[in-house]
Amino acid sequence: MFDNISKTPVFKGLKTSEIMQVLNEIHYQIRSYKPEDIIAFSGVECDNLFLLLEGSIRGELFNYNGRNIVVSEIDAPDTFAEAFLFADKNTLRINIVAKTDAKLLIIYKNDLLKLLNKNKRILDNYLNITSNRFVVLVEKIKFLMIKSVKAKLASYLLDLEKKNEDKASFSLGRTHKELSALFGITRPVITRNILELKKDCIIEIKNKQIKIIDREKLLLYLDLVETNKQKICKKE
Amino acid sequence: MFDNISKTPVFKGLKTSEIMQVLNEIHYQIRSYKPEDIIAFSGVECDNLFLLLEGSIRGELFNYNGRNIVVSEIDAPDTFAEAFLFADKNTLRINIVAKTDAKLLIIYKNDLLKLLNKNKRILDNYLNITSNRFVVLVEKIKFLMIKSVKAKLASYLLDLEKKNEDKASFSLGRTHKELSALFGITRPVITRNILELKKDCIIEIKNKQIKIIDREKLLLYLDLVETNKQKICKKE
DNA sequence: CCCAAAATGTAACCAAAGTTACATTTTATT
DNA sequence: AATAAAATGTAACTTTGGTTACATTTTGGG
Repeated sequence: MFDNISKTPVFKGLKTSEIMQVLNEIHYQIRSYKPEDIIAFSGVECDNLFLLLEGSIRGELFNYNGRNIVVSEIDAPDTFAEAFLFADKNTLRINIVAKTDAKLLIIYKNDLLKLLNKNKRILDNYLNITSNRFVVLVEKIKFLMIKSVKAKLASYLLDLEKKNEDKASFSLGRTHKELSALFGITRPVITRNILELKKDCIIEIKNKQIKIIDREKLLLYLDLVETNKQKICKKE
Repeated sequence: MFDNISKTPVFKGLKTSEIMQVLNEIHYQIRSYKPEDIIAFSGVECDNLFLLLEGSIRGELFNYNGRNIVVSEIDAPDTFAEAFLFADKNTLRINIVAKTDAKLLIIYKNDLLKLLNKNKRILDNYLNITSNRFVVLVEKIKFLMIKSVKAKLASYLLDLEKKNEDKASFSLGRTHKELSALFGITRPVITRNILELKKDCIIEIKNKQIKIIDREKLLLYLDLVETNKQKICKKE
């Protein structure tokens, strides 16, 4: 167990012995969950830091249409709920759902505070983690600000391509349905737009493997910032 | 000057003498800006905490259409750039623009780290601030996830009404153009939808003062979560 | 009070996404 | 290998927002 804890970003760089010593001075508990168990409900106050020791979880936000958008997915070993723990309104904004069997170590925030005050390394780690989470959210916002489905797909596909730059082609990684949840739109619209990209010879799909043919056109969906600079300054 | 610093959330609860002492041990600088000066550019690495001592600033994000969305507006005395300072990729994601004459105190992040390690109160404050910023972003995401303009207006108007619950009616607070930037849509669409709300007797506008007539209908734009629960679980 | 600039109102037309419903293909499962 | 379930493809039709262009009203300086 302490092995997984030490792999957690909060305790990065600490020796197992140090972690044991540090945990000895505070309260914590361990809990287990089954797949699709709801670990924490949106709207409920959250005073704990969660260390995911085993398994994986996802956070999902329900938009006003009742459509759920998957906000984040986290695999062990990692932490969650850290970024808003010390907020004035520290209510959880998303449902936390176990994707697989999951084991959590739970630290109460006042105990965490003790650790942060006492251990420079843990503070360093913690600031790094929360900052990173913030950056992820900003990226999320940037993604949400993309209006057209084609542009969203462009962003998504170019990302995927980068992650698979060693391979000649890559898998979508998600079903159309999952993508539609991620994009916050309906499934047929995803299918329709992917097929249009294919028809326009911007991408190629063979055996569920995708290859970007016309990167330029894909970038064009996103790059309007560069090409239409005048738009930025356009009056009204 | 130290007066304003002590009003800043990072130094909340510290005496002026303490602040002076604390600042004595680190490096910092003071800079002044004119209205519309760009204080910091999106894309540039940011290793400083900014304390806004005088004036007000806004952060704006350019979406891929070259349309700018105002992400946050901050008035003195307050801080900004604190939430992602310690991220792995600590590049600024937004342009910081001075709205008015502005005076800033700038602390380098390593110096800030010293303060956080040394002073429990400052650490407490800092965690609180960054967590709050995170929560604001989550709210922003929730807002961005609202698809229809009417629903966005509903959310905005209900918010405004709550802030003015003492009054019988309230002002929009922003021009249609400003609202369109906030919503990330075009101006005529704002106007059109506001007028439709008026035509449908959901709101009343007299002398630029708005009154919500039919709160139910307004809630309906948002409340589908409750009324259409089946939608959430709807297959495909 | 006058005037220019800003804000607001309006309309016609276009483009894109939502909705629904069903067909076809792929994939797990027994 | 058979079959059910999930995923994908497709199409017709509706709704909503984007675009453009212009008219009208309001506002703030001089």
